[in-house]
Amino acid sequence: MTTPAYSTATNRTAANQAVTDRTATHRTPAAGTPPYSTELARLAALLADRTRAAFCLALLDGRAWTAGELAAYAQVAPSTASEHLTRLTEGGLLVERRQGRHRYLQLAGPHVAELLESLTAHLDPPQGAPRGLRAVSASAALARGRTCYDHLAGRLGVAITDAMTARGLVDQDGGFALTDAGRDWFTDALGVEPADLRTGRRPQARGCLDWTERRNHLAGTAGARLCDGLLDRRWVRRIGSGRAVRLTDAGAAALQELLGLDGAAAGLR
Amino acid sequence: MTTPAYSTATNRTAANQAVTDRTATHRTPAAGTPPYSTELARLAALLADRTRAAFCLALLDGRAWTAGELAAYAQVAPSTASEHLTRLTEGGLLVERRQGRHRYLQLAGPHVAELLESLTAHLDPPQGAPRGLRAVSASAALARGRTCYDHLAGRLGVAITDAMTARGLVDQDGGFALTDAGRDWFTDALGVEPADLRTGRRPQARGCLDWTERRNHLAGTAGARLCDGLLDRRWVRRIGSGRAVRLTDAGAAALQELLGLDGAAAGLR
DNA sequence: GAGTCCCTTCGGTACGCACCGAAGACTCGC
DNA sequence: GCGAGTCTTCGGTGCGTACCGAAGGGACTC
Repeated sequence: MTTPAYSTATNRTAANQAVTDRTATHRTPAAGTPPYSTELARLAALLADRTRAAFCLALLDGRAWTAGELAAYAQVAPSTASEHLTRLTEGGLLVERRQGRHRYLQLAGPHVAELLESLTAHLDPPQGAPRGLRAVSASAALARGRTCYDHLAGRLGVAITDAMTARGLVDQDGGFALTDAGRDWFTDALGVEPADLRTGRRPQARGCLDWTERRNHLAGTAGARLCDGLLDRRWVRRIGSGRAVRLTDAGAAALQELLGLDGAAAGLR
Repeated sequence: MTTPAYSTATNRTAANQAVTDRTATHRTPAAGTPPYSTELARLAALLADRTRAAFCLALLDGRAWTAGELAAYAQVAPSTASEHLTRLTEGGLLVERRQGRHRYLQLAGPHVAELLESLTAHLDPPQGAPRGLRAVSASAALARGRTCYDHLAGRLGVAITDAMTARGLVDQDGGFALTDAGRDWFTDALGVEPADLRTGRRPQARGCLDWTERRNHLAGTAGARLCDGLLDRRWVRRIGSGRAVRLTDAGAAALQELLGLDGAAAGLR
């Protein structure tokens, strides 16, 4: 009896051989497997379930949801949701904050949002007409403007990014970066000091592929500061409690002045 | 008998209700589930298996492997590998090319490489000493220089990127982008026309987080052209048949001249 | 044409896990 | 305190699937 080439001597423990010698089924934890494949599989497995994926996508709005809200959203029993949420938290994708009888859950940070973005960006094309029609009519407001974790997305986010690119504040030619002029603009227009743009290892500017527009909008530290700034000044306001936002009259005027952006022409109003 | 809140009327088909009314187990394909969660889960599921993850990581070197090679690498039976490879191909992550009795497999494109990068970048920290010691001593050459899909990585890739950044050819301050000076450099130093740097929707420059260095190296179109250029000129050569590369004498001199990069000091030789 | 090699298909096994309901733990409000 | 509300734990069920060996189909070699 010869050992097959793919089954190295260290591949199974003696105990396992005794039990599953003839009918070898699942591979044992393995000694000589290629590095990182187990870790990668474990990370992917966190998102490889429709319910958990739905949770994460819902949390992409950057806010904290309760366990119950998420369960209702994904249409599963509270007990099921609870188990999934524990798993996502232990896997490092979510953080939780217990408050009274509620368990609030949130993405563990911008890095998780970026991870989700890069995955969703590689999904099949947006599924054509049927879904589009329904989705668009059901959420025209979302397509017009919304938050994406901590920055602006939708037509609003893309239009602002385009205007900044046209003015040389953002460089989309050679990649995606904030220019020197862009840093000055943040100081002059929004009062954001350059130091506030460099926090740790997070990049100042990052392109984030927009779901609805299939174009880049500004993310990274600068994207977050921009979103904060516009919300603070009431140039942009949240619609209801969701992630949809709208441009206010004052905001339209301000963007016209600061970026030469015509809100009406860009379909933002 | 009341219907629980999370179980909408459209949630189950009549047939399913008849069969699994009391002991409801798996949720049916679902009508009213949040958009994209199913697609995201399906994509993640492709990588949520150690064997498939190992295949993809192996293919990150950009070359085409045969099904048998991959099976041996991941230590599974050929039949098992075959099934996984079919699934990865149908899922769009791999492309295959049948040639004689061989089935060659390759990543489906730079977008898949980028997807894998962004996932691996978010893995747990490199696991500390035990694995580090073994891995480092076993693959010092890999740490020194290697290809990462179609560009350079390892100390070599990071050192070149740093040198380009210091010379103002790459902007890592505001994000990650090739500057105007950088485009000129590609023309002057490598004879790469600006038009060759803009192919389709792939960004010219992208930061790719290095596994071993935990720092960015140059990826995107520019990264690919750079790698091609250095290999063509024999400034960098492949070691054996793997993904490891080494800097040649001529290469060290050239990089010294073109980028002021001291190969010996950077630990590249 | 026979033998070899590479891969695929098929049947069968067993494990992982997503799901639910019921019961318990804990908080809040009256 | 007592009830209502939120979440967790536990037991139980069944599907999905990762795995293997054996057998079969092409494609090269001689």
